[in-house]
Amino acid sequence: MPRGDGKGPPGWKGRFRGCGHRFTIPRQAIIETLEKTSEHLSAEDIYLKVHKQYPNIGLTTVYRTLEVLAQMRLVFKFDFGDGRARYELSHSDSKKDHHHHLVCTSCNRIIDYTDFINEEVELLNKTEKALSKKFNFKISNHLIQFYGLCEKCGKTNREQK
Amino acid sequence: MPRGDGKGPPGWKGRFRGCGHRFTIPRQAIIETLEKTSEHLSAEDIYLKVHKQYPNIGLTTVYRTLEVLAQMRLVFKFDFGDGRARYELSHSDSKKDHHHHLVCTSCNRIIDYTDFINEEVELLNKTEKALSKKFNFKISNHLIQFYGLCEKCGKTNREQK
DNA sequence: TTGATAATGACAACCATTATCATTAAGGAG
DNA sequence: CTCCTTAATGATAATGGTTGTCATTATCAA
Repeated sequence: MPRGDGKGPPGWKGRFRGCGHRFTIPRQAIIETLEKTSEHLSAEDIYLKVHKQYPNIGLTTVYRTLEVLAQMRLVFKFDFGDGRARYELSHSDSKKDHHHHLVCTSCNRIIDYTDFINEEVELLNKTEKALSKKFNFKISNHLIQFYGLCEKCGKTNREQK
Repeated sequence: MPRGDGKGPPGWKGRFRGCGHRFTIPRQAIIETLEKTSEHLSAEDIYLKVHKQYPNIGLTTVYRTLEVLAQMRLVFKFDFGDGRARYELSHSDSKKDHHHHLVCTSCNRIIDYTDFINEEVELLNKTEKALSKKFNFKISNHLIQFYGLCEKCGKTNREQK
């Protein structure tokens, strides 16, 4: 009978151990925070949330854990142009599993969309395969984002600023 | 008989003036640098190149000019994950006009590709239109990037690091 | 239980980018 | 062509997200 990690979906500990990493309280807390949210949290956002329950977990640890998770491809690191990185669990119950982003260049609101995702991914896979061959590139990831003005900002402003 | 700006393709001065900006020597020098290169220059890269011919043009001015150009949508600002922004003229003779990027996550090499661009753009336009309507979003730009290991890094390393 | 060592946390350092402000110069008015 | 308003510049300091350092702690295999 397989067991989980005590908390959260099973397998986290195993994944860490499988990569030669230890599964610690801070790491567990950070993952739980990521699992609970549907937002696009920055390192500091995560730190503040984690800090409420575990006041002695430091910001540095958050950065380091996110780096490890990104390296293990369990989280994605995004740049939405507001000067800080934002992180998302690759697979999360609180998020549609595969989505892309609409970024408002004025207020920095992020909208997740899943429309056309299948078509996009299909084309992406095809492209990926061809590019891999042509450039001898081991492609492991892709990014699609649309930029523009959200409903609210589009009404008030004519241009970006 | 229409005249240009003395240097470079005609219209730069007009474009600046059209947006209420002045067309200065530093701005001209920065644009010329962008026009000449086929690389993906950072602000400092540009500064160093410009600095050779005009030693009194400062880094701050480079940043400010790039901001203005980006705002006028004449340059694109990219984040390839190496901690500094990189800039590309929207339309340049030294670059294929529309291309996307392959980013090596190990050595940070950037490869421009134009393969499948038409199909990608076609799908993107379709998606763009539908998303605009659905989310009341004025989409003005998009970004597609593939991440992975380039030929050289794929040989030496099994993973990112 | 123990021991090797990965992980942590407080703090300092880093560095790309931005703000400040006195000075310069673009370019329209006359 | 000259003057004048004001945008643009450049030197410098400040900002702020992220990373490095290092002594201490805690994980987990043996």
